[in-house]
Amino acid sequence: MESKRFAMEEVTERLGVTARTLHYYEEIGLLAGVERTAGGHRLYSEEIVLELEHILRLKNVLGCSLQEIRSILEAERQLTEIRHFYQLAETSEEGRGELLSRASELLGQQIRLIDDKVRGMLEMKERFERRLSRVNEIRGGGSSKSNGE
Amino acid sequence: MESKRFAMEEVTERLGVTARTLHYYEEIGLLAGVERTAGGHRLYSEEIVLELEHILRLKNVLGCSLQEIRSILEAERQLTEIRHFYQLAETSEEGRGELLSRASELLGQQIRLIDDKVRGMLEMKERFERRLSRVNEIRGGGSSKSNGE
DNA sequence: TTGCTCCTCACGTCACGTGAGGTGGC
DNA sequence: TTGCTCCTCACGTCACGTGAGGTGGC
Repeated sequence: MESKRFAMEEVTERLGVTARTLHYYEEIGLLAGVERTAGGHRLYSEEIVLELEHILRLKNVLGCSLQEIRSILEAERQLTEIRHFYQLAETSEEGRGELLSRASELLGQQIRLIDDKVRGMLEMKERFERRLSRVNEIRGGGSSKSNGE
Repeated sequence: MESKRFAMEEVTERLGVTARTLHYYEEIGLLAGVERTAGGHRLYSEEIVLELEHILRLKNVLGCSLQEIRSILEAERQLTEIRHFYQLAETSEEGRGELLSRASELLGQQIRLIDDKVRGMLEMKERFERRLSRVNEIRGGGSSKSNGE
């Protein structure tokens, strides 16, 4: 059963990007498997749209470069291959252990990276909050200009 | 009293950027007031280094473009002007109120922006954590088909 | 004087933006 | 057939990277 395909505008509106971005991701080989109509118009499957959402989260939320995203996707494809091998039981016990520990290390790295970014953001937030409360002190407690510091 | 000035290498090492970055920020007018030796080498004051740290936090932590940073710095300069006017009492009560409410609105905007970014990051973190715990389940509870060692 | 830092061009790169000119599709 | 979407070049832009070739400064 063929599932639904989406035209360019449906995808760009859902994802909040321009057509040029999708063209570019295909151009550099970040995105593969995009179908076409007989006339050459692109058709996106639901899976590709989901992959695009993942790519855009990595870019916008974590600030990854497209090169970094390329290797993350590569690693994730290896992980799904691992699951495949694991289920087929074609790998030795030691091989499985190694693959799984590599998987969990990769995920751990991503999580630590996010923790660091969040930490940095919360520090900046505190900076701004301190400044805000200084401003609000002046506004609310309208005691004249002799404000020590 | 002249305070200490820093040469290029001291600044780039402290901030973790290249000389080209500092050249570029001057080139586009983001950074002003950089002094020179008689021979043309740049000298950075402590205040300018602090401003650079601020600029780099906005860029790296919040992901602001240099244009956005330019207007944030502009707004912040207005805030310090506000404090100046406020202390000189050269502004009417209503004028002061307006300036201060603009200041607190600007700061509130920055804080909400950070909150949104943090929220997005924590969502991604949960995504990765769910995947990690799935991997660790397989590793730890060596389930199903192959028996225990 | 030597060695290292720093200078100014100036072209290259990454991730798209922005038309131009032409065709697809309901 | 009309109008709008979509296509492929191809040049522009932002924020630097990266030499080349030359000079400053302890």
